[in-house]
Amino acid sequence: MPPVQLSREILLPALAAHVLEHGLGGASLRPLAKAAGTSDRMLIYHFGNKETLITELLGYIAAMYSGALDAMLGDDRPTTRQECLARIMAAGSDPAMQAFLVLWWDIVAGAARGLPGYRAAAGAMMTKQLAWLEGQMPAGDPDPAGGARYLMTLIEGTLMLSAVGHEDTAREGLLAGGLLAT
Amino acid sequence: MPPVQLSREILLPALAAHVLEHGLGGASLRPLAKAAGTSDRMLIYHFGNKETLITELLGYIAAMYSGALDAMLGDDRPTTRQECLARIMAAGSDPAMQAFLVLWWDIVAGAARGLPGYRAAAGAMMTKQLAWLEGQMPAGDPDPAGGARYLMTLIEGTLMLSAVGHEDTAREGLLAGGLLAT
DNA sequence: AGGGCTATGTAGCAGTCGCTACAAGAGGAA
DNA sequence: TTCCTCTTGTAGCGACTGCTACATAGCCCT
Repeated sequence: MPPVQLSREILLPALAAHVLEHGLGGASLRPLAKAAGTSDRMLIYHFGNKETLITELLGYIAAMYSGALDAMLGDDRPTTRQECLARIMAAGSDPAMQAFLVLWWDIVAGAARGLPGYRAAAGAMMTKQLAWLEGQMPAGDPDPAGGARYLMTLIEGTLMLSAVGHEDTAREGLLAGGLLAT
Repeated sequence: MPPVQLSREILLPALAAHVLEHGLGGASLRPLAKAAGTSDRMLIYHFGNKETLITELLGYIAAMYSGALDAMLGDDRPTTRQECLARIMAAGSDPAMQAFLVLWWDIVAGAARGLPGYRAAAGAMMTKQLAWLEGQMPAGDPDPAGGARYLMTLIEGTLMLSAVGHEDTAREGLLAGGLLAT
C-alpha cells in the first residue's frame, strides 16, 4: 500500500479549502501547511515540490468542480434556451459558487500565461461544464451541441463582465440577444 | 514645476512594458525598477508604496489600451454584425494584442478578488471597448446599443474559452448562434 | 531483538520581499 | 558663502520564500 498517495488525498481537501479562500497567487507553503494541519516540510515530502503540489491541487479542484456540477444536475430539463440560461445564471450567483468563481479567474490567468497544470485543470473544468450544459439543453432543441456551446460562450462572457463590474452590460447584451425575458 | 509627477510619467511606460511581458502577479519592486532603469528605492520615493504604484500603473495601462483602440478605429463600418465580430476577433488575434490579453486575465483575477485599482482599471477598459464596439456597429443595425453589448458578451466569452484552450468550443458556439460564416 | 524503511519535527540555508535610515550630491534662495 | 529642499545611492532591516540536512520516532520483517 502506498502511504504517500493516501496522505496526499488527505491533504488535498484542506489545501483546496485554503486556496478557495485565499487564492492561488499568494499561496505559499507555510500557510498552506498550516491550513492542512501540517508543516511545509511535510508538504514538500508528500508532493516533492511546490509545482507538483499546485498541479495536483488544481486537478483536485477540477474534480471538486465536476462533482459540484453532478450534484447540481436535476432530472427535469428546461423547456427553452432562455430558461436553461436563467437556471445556470441563478446557480452561478449562489454564494457558495462565488469562492469558486474568484478562484476561477486565478486559474484562467495562469492558463493564459501557460503555467503548468493551469491549462489542463481549466480545460477539464470547461469540458465538464460543457457536457453538463449539453445535458441541460431543452429536449426539443434543434441543435443541442451547438446551442450548448453558444450558451457557454455567453455564460463565460457574462461571468467575465460581472467580474469587472459590468454585469449590466452583460444583462443588456443577453436581453438584446433574446436570451433573457424582460 | 512638480518633478515628482514628471518622473512618474517617465517611469510608467517602462513599468508597463515590464508588466506586459512578465505579468502583474509576480511583479516585485526590484525587477520593475531594473526595467525602468532605476532602483526600488526610487520607485517607493516616487509612488509612496507598491500599492499606489500598481494602481497608477493599472490606470496607465487602461489608458494605453484606450489609445490602442482609438488607433485601431477605422472610418469604414462593417455592414453586418457577423462582419463586425469577424473584424474584432481578427484584431484580437494580432500578436501585439496577445501580451495585452495575457495581462488582461491577471487584471480580471485581481478585480474578481477585489484588489485595489484592478476593478477600476478593468471596468474602464471594458467601458472603452464597449464604446468602441458601439461605434463599430453596422450603420443600419436596429439596436446598436443592445447589439454591441450582445457582441461584447460573446467576445469576452470567446476570449476566455480561448485562454483555456477551448477556442473550438467558442467557434462552434458562434457558428451555432449565427455569428460566424461557415 | 535487531535492521531497515517510512514518516515527522527542528533548524536552518540562500534568496527575495516591501520598505527605511542615513548620507550625500545638486541646485536655487538669502 | 550658507542654508534648504529635492533627488538619489548604499546599506540594511525583519519577514517571508521554497527547500534541505539531520535527527528521531514508529513500524514491519527477519
